[in-house]
Amino acid sequence: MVSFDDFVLRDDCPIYSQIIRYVKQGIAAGIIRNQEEIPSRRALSALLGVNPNTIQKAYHILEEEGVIVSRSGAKSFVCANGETVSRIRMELLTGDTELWVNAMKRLGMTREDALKLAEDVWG
Amino acid sequence: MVSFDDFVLRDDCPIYSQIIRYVKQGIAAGIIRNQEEIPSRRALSALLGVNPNTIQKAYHILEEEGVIVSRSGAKSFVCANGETVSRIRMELLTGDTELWVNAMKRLGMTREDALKLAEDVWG
Amino acid sequence: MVSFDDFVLRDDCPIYSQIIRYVKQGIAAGIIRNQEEIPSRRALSALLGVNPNTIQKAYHILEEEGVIVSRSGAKSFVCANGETVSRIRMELLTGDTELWVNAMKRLGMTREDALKLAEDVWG
Amino acid sequence: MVSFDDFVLRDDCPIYSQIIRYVKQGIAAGIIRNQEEIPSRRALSALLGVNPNTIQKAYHILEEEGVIVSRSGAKSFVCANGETVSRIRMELLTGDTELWVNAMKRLGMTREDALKLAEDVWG
DNA sequence: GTGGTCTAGACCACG
DNA sequence: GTGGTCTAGACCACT
Repeated sequence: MVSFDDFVLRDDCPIYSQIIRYVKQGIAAGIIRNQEEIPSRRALSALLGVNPNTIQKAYHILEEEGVIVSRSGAKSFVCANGETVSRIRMELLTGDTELWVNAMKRLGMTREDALKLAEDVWG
Repeated sequence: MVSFDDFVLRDDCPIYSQIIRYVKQGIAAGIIRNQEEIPSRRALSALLGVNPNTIQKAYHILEEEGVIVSRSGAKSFVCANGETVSRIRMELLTGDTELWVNAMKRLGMTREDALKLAEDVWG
Repeated sequence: MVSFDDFVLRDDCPIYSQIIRYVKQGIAAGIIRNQEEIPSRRALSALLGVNPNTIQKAYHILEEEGVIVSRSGAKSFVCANGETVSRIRMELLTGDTELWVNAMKRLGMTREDALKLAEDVWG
Repeated sequence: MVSFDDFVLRDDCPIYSQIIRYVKQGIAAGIIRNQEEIPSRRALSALLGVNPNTIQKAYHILEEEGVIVSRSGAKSFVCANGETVSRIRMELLTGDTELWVNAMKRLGMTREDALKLAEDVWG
């Protein structure tokens, strides 16, 4: 069963989008494996404190992207082949890093200072 | 006059929220200085291709947060003393970096691989 | 035993609601007589290709409305005296006809054209 | 401006579906003409006492069916060519009449009695 | 129990 | 003002 233990809800982006991202990260990292069951709408809704419909929307988009499969009345499962996993991983790695690099540049940081800061934060 | 040259609309966060963030980054970096004029609603609207109302909303929130002030006419000025600038800068630096570090960890990256990736992306 | 031969799922109303309506029509027409047994949930479920829970819901509402009674075991019986049958029949006749007449009027049909069309459709 | 004067909300079918139907009837009857403006989401919402989102859903489906056009920030207009109007009219005429005829048959009415009843109800 | 849909209210971006 | 989207709660149908 896919776990949402270290999921944290942030403010400014849509909730369903954050859930999609979290699931994709897990799949890309191999934490979430193929054919693994994901929490039901109600279960995750209760866990995260958001409306079941928001979960439903996230799952629906993940299904359209070919990452999970859902059947009415049955549980939902992760269904992502190796190619999809690689693509997602690459998208997330470069996308996130570009975002951070651009933010650091905009803040006037040198590459060295930024990398040093990242090292410190990593712990 | 403050420049918005390298501003791009990226993620699915609200546009006004991205503008607020961009202005704060500029202030935190010292690119936008105290008492400096920021573009009028209409000018920035044309530059970013965004509706003037959306710019207006961003400026209004910045004003409520005490980061800018609107004087006579449509002109607005940055109003942030050294302490405020430092606080904003620290919030943005640690916030953004934590976001990136957490994403990399979640993706199963080692610290070394992540830093190497960042170096590559930095260019 | 009551027959559900010519029942078809048509519109976008809830299925249980269509079943209720169908049963009432049968009673109103005298096809389904008082004290007559109606199909078990499971039998009707198989016949209509509808989930037993949905049949159950329809029967439950019919029972609350005093149109059927469930006795020992899973058997249910029609329980409608002459007065009730007359009332239901009148409601359905006028209700359905008003719906159709209003639709025809809204579509700009004359009374003669509408009746002619109905004759043709009747076959 | 398209009027919703004689619109009545019924119970068992989805509200958005009833609105779609009403608009289509008006177009099919020529009451609602091409290029005519339809009430805004908020206006119709207030008039019918339903949520703006429900109106939105109805309008969205009508747009997908090529019956109206909407543009963000601007008003919405009917946009149905002659062929579309003819198709809609035919669908509604036969569909509604078949529904009524089947209901009458199920209620054990003869063709003559049913037509007589319809004449009476027509007034 | 499961997923899917309908209705609702508030917010976002645009003209 | 306009239409579009996000979140929410209740209900429907199915395993």
